[in-house]
Amino acid sequence: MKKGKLEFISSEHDHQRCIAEALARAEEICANRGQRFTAIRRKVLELIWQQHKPIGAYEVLEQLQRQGRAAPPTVYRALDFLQDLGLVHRIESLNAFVGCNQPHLPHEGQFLICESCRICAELYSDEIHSVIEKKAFAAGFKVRQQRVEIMGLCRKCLKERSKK
Amino acid sequence: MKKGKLEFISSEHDHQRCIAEALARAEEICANRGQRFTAIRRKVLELIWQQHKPIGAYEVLEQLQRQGRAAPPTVYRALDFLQDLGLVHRIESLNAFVGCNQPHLPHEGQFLICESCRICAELYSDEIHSVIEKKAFAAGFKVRQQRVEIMGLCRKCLKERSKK
DNA sequence: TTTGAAATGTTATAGTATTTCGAAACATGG
DNA sequence: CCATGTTTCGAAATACTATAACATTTCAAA
Repeated sequence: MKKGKLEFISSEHDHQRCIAEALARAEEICANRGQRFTAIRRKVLELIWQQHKPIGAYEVLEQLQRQGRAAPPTVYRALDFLQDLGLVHRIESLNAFVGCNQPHLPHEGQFLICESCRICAELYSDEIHSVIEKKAFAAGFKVRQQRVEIMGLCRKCLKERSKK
Repeated sequence: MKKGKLEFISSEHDHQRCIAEALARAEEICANRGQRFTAIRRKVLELIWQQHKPIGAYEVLEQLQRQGRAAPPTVYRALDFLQDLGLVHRIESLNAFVGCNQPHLPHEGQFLICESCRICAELYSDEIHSVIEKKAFAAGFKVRQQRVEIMGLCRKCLKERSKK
C-alpha cells in the first residue's frame, strides 16, 4: 500500500500475501496486548480478508460451517473481538465487515465503498478527521468516535463505465 | 435554528411548534413535487418528530398500532417515501430514523449523536462535505453520497457530567 | 364514470444480532 | 501436577430489523 495516497486494490496484487500479512499483524497485536488469537478468531479474520469487500456475518458463518458446526454467536463474538482490536471495521450502511490495513494505528473509519464492484477501501485522512472534530467542537459536542462512509464508484469501475 | 452555527435543541424550545413547522414544510415539499402527503405518511413523520432522537421503525409501528392496525411494510414504505423527499434521515449506526430540519436543501447526512441522551443533531457543513469530496477524488473515487456519523456527548450532557 | 396508477393491507418470510446457560480450554499459583 | 478462576466456545432460543409477494383500496385524470 502506498503511503499518503490511497490506491484501490489493483487486480494484480498478491492477495495470498495480503492475507498472510494481515494475519501476521493480527498475531502480533494480540500478543502485544495479551489477547488470545484463537483458531476461530484467526479463521474469521482470514475469511474476511478473502476479498477486499465487506462480508456479512452470516456469510462468514456459512463459510465457517463448511468445516464444522458453528452458530451466530460464535461469529459475532469473533467479530466483536476483532473490532475491539481494530483488526476489522464494521460498515454500518452495509451491515458488513471489512479487514483493516492499519490496525496498529488508532484511527476512525473512513470508507470508500464502490456501489458497482462492492470493493471497500479505507481512507486515513487527518484532514477529514480534524475538520469533523473542529465542526463538532464548534457545536459544543465532544467527539468519541466518527464514521465516514462514502458511496460511489471506484476508479476501476468508473473507467469501465466510460468505455461503453 | 441559528444560521451557520448549530445548536443542540434546548429544552425550552417550543416543540409543538417545531413539529407543526416540520409538517408544514413536508406538506409544501410534497405539493411542489406532486407527491401525496397521505395520512399515514403524515402520522409517521409526526411520530418521528415527537423527539429529536432517532426512533426505530418498530417503535414507530408500535405507536401507529395504538390507533388501528398496521404492519411493518406500512412503516417502511412511509419511511422510504419520507427519505426520498429528504424529510427524514436514516442513522445507519442506530438503525433508526430522525427528522430533517432542512429538507428543502439538498445535503448529505452529517450527524452528531449524543451517546448519553440519544439526541441527534444535524450539521450542514460545506467544509466537511468538500474535504471528503476532495479526498475521495484524489483516490480516484466518484462520490455519489457521503454519510458522517459522529458519536459522543452533546453540550448539555457534557455539562451535567462535569458537575459530578 | 371508467380506468389506470399509486398507495395501502395482509401474510409470510428473510436477514441481522443478542440472550442465556452450560461445557470446555486455558493460564496461573500452590 | 493439580486445583481454581477466568476466558472462550457450544448450543438453543429468541429478539430485532427489513423485505417479498400479492390482494385490495383510493384517488385523480381522462
